[in-house]
Order: sequence, then structure tokens, then C-alpha cells
Amino acid sequence: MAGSDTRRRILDTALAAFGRDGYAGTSLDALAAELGIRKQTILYWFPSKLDLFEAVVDDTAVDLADAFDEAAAGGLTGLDQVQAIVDRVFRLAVHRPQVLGLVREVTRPESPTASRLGARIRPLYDRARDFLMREMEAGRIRRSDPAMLLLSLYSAVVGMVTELEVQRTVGFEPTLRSTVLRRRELMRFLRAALTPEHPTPTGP
Amino acid sequence: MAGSDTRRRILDTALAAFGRDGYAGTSLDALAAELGIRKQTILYWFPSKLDLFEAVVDDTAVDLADAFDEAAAGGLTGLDQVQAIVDRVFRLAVHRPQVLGLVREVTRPESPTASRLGARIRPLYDRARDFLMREMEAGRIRRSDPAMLLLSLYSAVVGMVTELEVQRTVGFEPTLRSTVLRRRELMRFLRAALTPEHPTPTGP
DNA sequence: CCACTTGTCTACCACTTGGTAGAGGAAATG
DNA sequence: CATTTCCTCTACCAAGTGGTAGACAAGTGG
Repeated sequence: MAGSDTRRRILDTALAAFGRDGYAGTSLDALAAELGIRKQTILYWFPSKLDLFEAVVDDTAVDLADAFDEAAAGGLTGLDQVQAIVDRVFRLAVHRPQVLGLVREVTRPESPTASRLGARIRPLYDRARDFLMREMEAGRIRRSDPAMLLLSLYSAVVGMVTELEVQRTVGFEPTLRSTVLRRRELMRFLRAALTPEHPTPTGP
Repeated sequence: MAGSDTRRRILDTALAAFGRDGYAGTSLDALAAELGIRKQTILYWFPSKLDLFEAVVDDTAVDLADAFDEAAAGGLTGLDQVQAIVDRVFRLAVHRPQVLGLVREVTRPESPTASRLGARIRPLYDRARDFLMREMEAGRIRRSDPAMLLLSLYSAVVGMVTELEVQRTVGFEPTLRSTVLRRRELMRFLRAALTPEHPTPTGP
């Protein structure tokens, strides 16, 4: 069926539009124009604007979960695992920056579905927290409140990645070099923040 | 003149509305209803919606600069100065959470005035970067790229503070206790991230 | 060939949007 | 008193909003 392709195209373009202009700032007419179709075709596939938005969010949550899984599959520990995830998020940010835009939009307190992505992401959150807890026990990560630490990490990473997007819109096409630089600096920051006070108990 | 009071009230309520619902998500009619006046009164004081938004941004920039100045006035150095600023930002977040909401809205790449607050804040940014550079020279802060470090700091702080708002909307009225906890955890995070590898040269 | 489904379209609707024109009250100013 | 200035209002408007109804073309299966 050829129509499924339309559905897919709508989802992709809607992701970019919602992430770029926000929910309220995106009109179905504009979205349709961008797609080269009529608004009514969108409403054929998704009964309402809100339904479309929720579908986009669900779709994106799957992508995020996949990326996360992929980065966590290596069975790394401590800072190496953290680094693997940061790398993966950066790769996502470079290849599909819209995803991060949507995350930003959807974590706005008054987002039409403030809780939706949250619910979808919850398992990832729990896994990350458990991971931090385990690594703290093992002395590979500085001991502190895992939930708070996770929040700090999340803020730092998303903030840095968002800033990449800002730079892009302002006109500075971020070079591959500058992106690599940012990622490296962020990792130095995180390493410094996460390393236990007394070095890993490997020596005598 | 009594009208100036109206202007003030419009600015305050608009700040909250724009910060909460974004620019596109805020309608002049809704804003007027919230104020108990007619939309045309708003348009009397501000010729257009965009003008109003820019006025709000400028107004907020002044507040931010003041808070920043106040926190920097003590002439502290190193991590103590950083802590003073974080404390001040948190106080702002607790007393006037709308301000942080607006910062969030205005730093969106496609914000109608993406560059405006940026321009207003630029001096603060430069001062902060210079401060970091000086402190690095003095060995009181871990050496790294000051601009990047500042970005990491900014992300971590704003992210943490935003999360306060998220928590509030989800229903968990953040207690004073939980707020204090967050601030403390953030400071531990930042201290860990900023402390130079070799302790401050105070010993022999 | 017919009945039915699928997908996209045109036509339209009620409502909201930002914005204009100008009436009119209140208060200062002559 | 008359005039002017300041402020808020009512009355509109054209353009856009999300959404409904239904025509129509292209399959699809019997």
C-alpha cells in the first residue's frame, strides 16, 4: 500500500516541524504545504493535530530507546559506559537534530503531552539510575544521589546538544571539528564531575 | 499617570504567559482575559504582539543582569563565586520561575527573537568567561576551554532549574526541602567538575 | 462488470488570530 | 467653560485555525 509511505512522510516532517516551531507554532496547513499535500490528507491519517503530535512523540521515544539500547549493549562500566552513551546521543544530534528539538519541546512544562514522552522514557530513566547506583557501589563513579546526578547529566548533555542547534540556526554551520570539540569538552566536564574523589581502587 | 501601572501589569503577566505557553501559544485575547482587560488595551501600550514580546525580553534581561551583578558584587573567587551565582539563580527560580521559562522559550532556535536576549546577555557572558579564564590562570578552577565550560555550566544550571518547573507541573509541588536538596546536589556536581586535578596550591 | 475499499482531493464551517478605526469617559490644561 | 491629552473601550475585519462532509479516482475481489 502506497499510503503508508505518506503516513511515514507526515511523521518525519511533523517531527521536524514540531521540534522546530513547537506544537502551537505548527499549523496543519503549513505542515501540509511543506509536504506538498492537502491538510485533509494529514487528517485522514491522524484524526486530529493532537493525535499526530502524540504519534510523533511515541515514534521518537522508540528511536531514543533504540539509541540508548545500542549504546548500552556493549556491557561497559563506569565512565566508559557514560562516554558511550554521550557519543551515541551526539551522533543522534548530528544525524537527526529534530529529535532533540522535540525532546526540548515536549519537556516544556505546559507541553500538550508533558507526561507522554516522560512515561515512554521512564524505563530508560530507571535503567540509567540503577546503572549509576551500581557503579557508585562499585566505586567507579562518585557517590551521590543517583536521581539528582542523572538529572545533572541529562541537563548537561541536552543543553550542550541544543546549543549545537542554536549555533546552526544562527548561521554558524557547526563544523564537524567544532562538534567533536564540544563533545570532547563535555566529556572532560563529565569525567571530572563523575570520577570518585579517591581514584578507582586498582592500585595497592 | 495610572496607565503606567497597566503597562507594568501587562509586562508581568505577559512574561508568565510567554514563559509558560511560548510565543506562538500565547494569544493576546487570552492574555487580556487573564488581565481582566481588552486586547485593544494591550495593543495601545504595545503596538504589536512582537513588540510586546521584545519588551518582555528586554525587561527580563535587566532582571537577569541585576541578579548576576548582585551575586558577583561580593568579589569572591573560584568556586565560592560560582556557588554564589548558582544560589542567586536558584533564588530567582523559586521567586520568579517565569523568568527561567522565558529564557527557555527565547533560546529556542526558532524563537522570534532568538538573538535578542542573546545580545542583551552578551556582556554577562563575556564577564563570566573572563572570570573563568582568570580563575583558571590562578589555578582555582580546572583548566579547560572557558567558553565550553561556561556552556556546560549554563546547561547544567538551567536544566536543573527547569526541572523544578517540570516537577511542579506534573503535580509534585516541589517542597522547599527538595529544592534545597537539588541545589546542594548541583553544587556538589559543579564542585567536582570544576576543582583542579591537583588541589589548590595552598600547601607547602 | 459491479460493489467496495483506500487515499487524496475540493468545498466549506465555526472559531480564533493579530490588528484597525474610532467612540467616549476622565482628567488635566487653557 | 472649552480643549486637549490620556486611556480604555466597542465594533469590525481579513486571514488563518482545526476540523467535517463528501466528491472522485484508482484499485481490488467476486
